[in-house]
Amino acid sequence: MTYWLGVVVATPAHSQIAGPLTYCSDTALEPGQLVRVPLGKREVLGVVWSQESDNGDLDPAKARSITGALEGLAPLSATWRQLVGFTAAYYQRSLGEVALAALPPQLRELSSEQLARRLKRPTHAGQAGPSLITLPELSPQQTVALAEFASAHRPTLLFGATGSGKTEVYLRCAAAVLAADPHAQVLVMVPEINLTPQLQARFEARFAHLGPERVVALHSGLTPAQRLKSWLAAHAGQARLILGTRMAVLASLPRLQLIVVDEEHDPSYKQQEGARYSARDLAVYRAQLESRSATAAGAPQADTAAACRVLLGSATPSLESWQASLTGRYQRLLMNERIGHSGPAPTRPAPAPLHAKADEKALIAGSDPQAAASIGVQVVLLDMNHQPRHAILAPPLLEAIAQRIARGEQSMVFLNRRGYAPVLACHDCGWKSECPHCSAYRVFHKLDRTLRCHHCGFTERVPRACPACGNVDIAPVGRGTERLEEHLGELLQGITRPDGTAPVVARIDADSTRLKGSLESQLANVHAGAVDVLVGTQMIAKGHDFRNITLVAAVNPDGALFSSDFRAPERLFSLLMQAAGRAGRDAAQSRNSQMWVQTFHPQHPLFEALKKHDYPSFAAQELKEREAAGLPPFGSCALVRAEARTQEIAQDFLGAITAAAQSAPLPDLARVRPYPAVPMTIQRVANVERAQMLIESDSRAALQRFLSSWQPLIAQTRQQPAFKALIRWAIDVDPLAI
DNA sequence: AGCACGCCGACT
DNA sequence: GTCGGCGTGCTC
Repeated sequence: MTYWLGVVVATPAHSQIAGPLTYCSDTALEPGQLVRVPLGKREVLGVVWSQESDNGDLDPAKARSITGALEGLAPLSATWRQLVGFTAAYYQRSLGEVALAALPPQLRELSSEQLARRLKRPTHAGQAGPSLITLPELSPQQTVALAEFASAHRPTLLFGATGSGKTEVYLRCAAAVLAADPHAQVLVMVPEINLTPQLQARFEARFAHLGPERVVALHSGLTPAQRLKSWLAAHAGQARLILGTRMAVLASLPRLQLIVVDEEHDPSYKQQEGARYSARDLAVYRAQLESRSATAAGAPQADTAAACRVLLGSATPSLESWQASLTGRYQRLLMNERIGHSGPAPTRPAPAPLHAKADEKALIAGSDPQAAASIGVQVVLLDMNHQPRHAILAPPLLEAIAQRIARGEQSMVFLNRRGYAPVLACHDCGWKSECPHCSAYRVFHKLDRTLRCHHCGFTERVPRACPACGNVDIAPVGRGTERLEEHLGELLQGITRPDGTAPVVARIDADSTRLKGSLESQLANVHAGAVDVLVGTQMIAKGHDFRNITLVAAVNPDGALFSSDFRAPERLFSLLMQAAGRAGRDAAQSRNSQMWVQTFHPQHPLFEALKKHDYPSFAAQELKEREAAGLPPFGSCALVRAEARTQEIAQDFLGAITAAAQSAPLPDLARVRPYPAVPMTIQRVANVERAQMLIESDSRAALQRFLSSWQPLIAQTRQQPAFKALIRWAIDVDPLAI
């Protein structure tokens, strides 16, 4: 007897093969089974998607036979397949691409025998760890939040200030789910791998009583073998708590009952290549899907099949989630008090500005005790219009840093630009350090005396003289973290620490942490108090608890205020709030902690909201603008990107596919607004010209239908001789930046 | 994406 | 005479 199977394989988006391929097999295989199949001249991993009945329309000559099934692995569940199917359809990618990307890469190379050997490996189950651990006492707000979460049935947004104890809430929610059902699984997602080790240790300690290997990590930093191991444990239901980055949302989790998305606003939840999915959005969708399948499971397990909840947490939620919590689609929980402070936020009189004598014009604002999220850090807006021109650090800020050093406290200075100077220029002929392959300047890195392109990686030694005119007087323009570090070192000469030694300035950014483990060792240095001033990019704003930092400064945040990217203010606000949270983590210190912001626009509403730590008012004003402009979350949008050797071809292609949609005409055309094609912000990268086109709609569903029916037309247009030179194109649904 | 086939330049 | 450059075309 011959069985016909629809099998999905890793076919790229542009290969025209969108759905399952038909293979034959002499054994019946269930959907969800992993199989090896011949594809062209090679053998690849596939997932059985459907059993096809032989209506005579199947061509036995065309269908090849599967090579074999991966025995011993339970089939991937119908819910998982639905999740993959939704992801592929929503983000306009092929089924196979999404399905195979969700599996650990090593599974592709493993033969059936190798896999069998792996599965046989003894699991160190059994001996549970101590179950008696002393739980930290909950704050009143944590207690309320937990009770409200337990009684609700909607997706939940935990709006909790930095230091309000969100992680403890996650731990308790997870514990409740795991205790109620001995098979339940919990997925906890975090934005960056950097943050997983500490969190993993905390979860492992808390759930040691479940036995060893019940808490597993799933992220791209693992070795292929570790990743396979974690995935298999999750798939088998053996792992009870999975801690992972965005990729984990597509893992096979047969008994999933809770998904936690920590720092849900974080941009790194959006995949930026391949299938550009949002792991946060998929988490919400998946929870709904898992609940539906639990209630539909009916028969034998109906009593044990529980719904799946989702908990999103942030101090500065994404405007999408915030809006959903305003309309009631999500439940909102509020935690605005730091743990360790009982009662309302300390109402302290705004301390007399330390530098009032240095500059009367500096704008000082104490934090407002009425604010929704009171984290006790005073925000100081420094009006750069009244500071010496071209000052990197205004004198009052420098003075404040010097005072911290004298008191033995630490400061942290943010600048979102790596390198020494963003551009090197010749004052004589006007030459600038342009990258020959990109429409961007190469950044001057002083340490190794190189000019480096941050887009394509092209690196050259700094020329001795101007390459255009031979003048030796070429100079750095602007400043990066490297230069700021050097500059601070010079400015702080003469200042001494309490022990009489000279202050230490250190820098943490992608350059200083290139070597494995160097981030950890540098952070340890800061914790040990060996560093007085830490200079860095936004890398240091995230997650790390520094107890002795009492001053945080943003050197040059103005760029985001007037950016063409509609999400730039949201990101800036979040970054600054997060940075402010780095100061005064220690309750004893938080009273004299300050966040300094150097700006030419101190009256900007974003900063007004920031100084009151008032996310809700920031969100309200931002949402008003988004609504007026029909932008997300009030409208939906997608980007079509095209890459070609020339800008003209890229733009012509985008124009041609729009014309094709209009002349078809596609059914939902009336409900979408295609904008003209424009060059991307960095127009050329590695000698490839890039263009993009925005498609807006007031209806997510209409945009969806439009994109789906558009796809084949785009592929068809691509085949035209005029577009042979097109390198690639892609659709980004719900893009983060436009 | 892989991995073929396919048709033109510098090498043992 | 071959080895090999990467252009274009297909994979049930």
